[in-house]
Amino acid sequence: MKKKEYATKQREAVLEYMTANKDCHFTAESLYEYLKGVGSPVGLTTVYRTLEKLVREGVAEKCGLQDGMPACYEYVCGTPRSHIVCTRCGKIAHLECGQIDAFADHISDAHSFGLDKSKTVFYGVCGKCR
Amino acid sequence: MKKKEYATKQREAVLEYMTANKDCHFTAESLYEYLKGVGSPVGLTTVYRTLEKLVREGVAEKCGLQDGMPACYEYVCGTPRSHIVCTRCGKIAHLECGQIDAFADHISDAHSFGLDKSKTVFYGVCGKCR
DNA sequence: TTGCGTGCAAAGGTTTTGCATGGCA
DNA sequence: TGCCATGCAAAACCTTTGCACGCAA
Repeated sequence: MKKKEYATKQREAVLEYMTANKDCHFTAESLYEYLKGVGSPVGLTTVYRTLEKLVREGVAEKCGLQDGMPACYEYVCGTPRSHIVCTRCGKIAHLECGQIDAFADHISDAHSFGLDKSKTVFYGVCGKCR
Repeated sequence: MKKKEYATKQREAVLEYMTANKDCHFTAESLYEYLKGVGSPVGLTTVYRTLEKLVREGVAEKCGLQDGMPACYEYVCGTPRSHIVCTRCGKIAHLECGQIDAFADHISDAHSFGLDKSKTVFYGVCGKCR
């Protein structure tokens, strides 16, 4: 049977931030700092554990790991989107592209590999940087 | 002016392994263990520093970072190739695909983003796992 | 009251850095 | 001899875990 679950201040604070910043990417650390700043401090451990749980629940998504950088999280809204990250300035953005589905289909058919669009990260150089 | 550079046993040992295993992915740790095993031990720090230098020189490539996993390296031979990694079994493979260039061109034209094929990692589920 | 959630401190794993020593040219 | 390379130990860094306490239901 499913485990009981409590609604706590901390979880609310995390969810509130995420729903208010739907298209933003953030790290556990930055969320921790933010919550401390607005007077709703949540322990870093709890931030990690809450985000982990939200990922399991499908509410949040862990993504866009740049080399040595900390993991990024974001609120899940709508259909899964791939990320593009600029290797020069580090910016992370969503890739909204119709072509990607066709490409995914090709990968699936010709290379028997089921692409996970939301986990896939495209690296390159963004418009500003080149 | 360019810095002087020495040819050392350690660098040779690393290069020898890499050229003998051109299509393999390996971690700093596994290379360290391998070299110890074949009687050419190289300190882990040196392995990291040598690989870092080889990456700067364009001889090696750092790639396919799975979440909490250590970084993978591989010998660079020929044209840059993207990697596909199976999120279920963790296997890393090269993606040899003609379509990818067309896709990269589209990303460049329509989204003004210069895709770096060799850095990009496609996540998904491999043929065996699904 | 029950037991999940929290938060501190400590440990974990990977990678980097400091520093004295070693070895190539 | 000059000075880059090495390797040990220690630090840095992000993340997870242990454990006692707090708090929602």
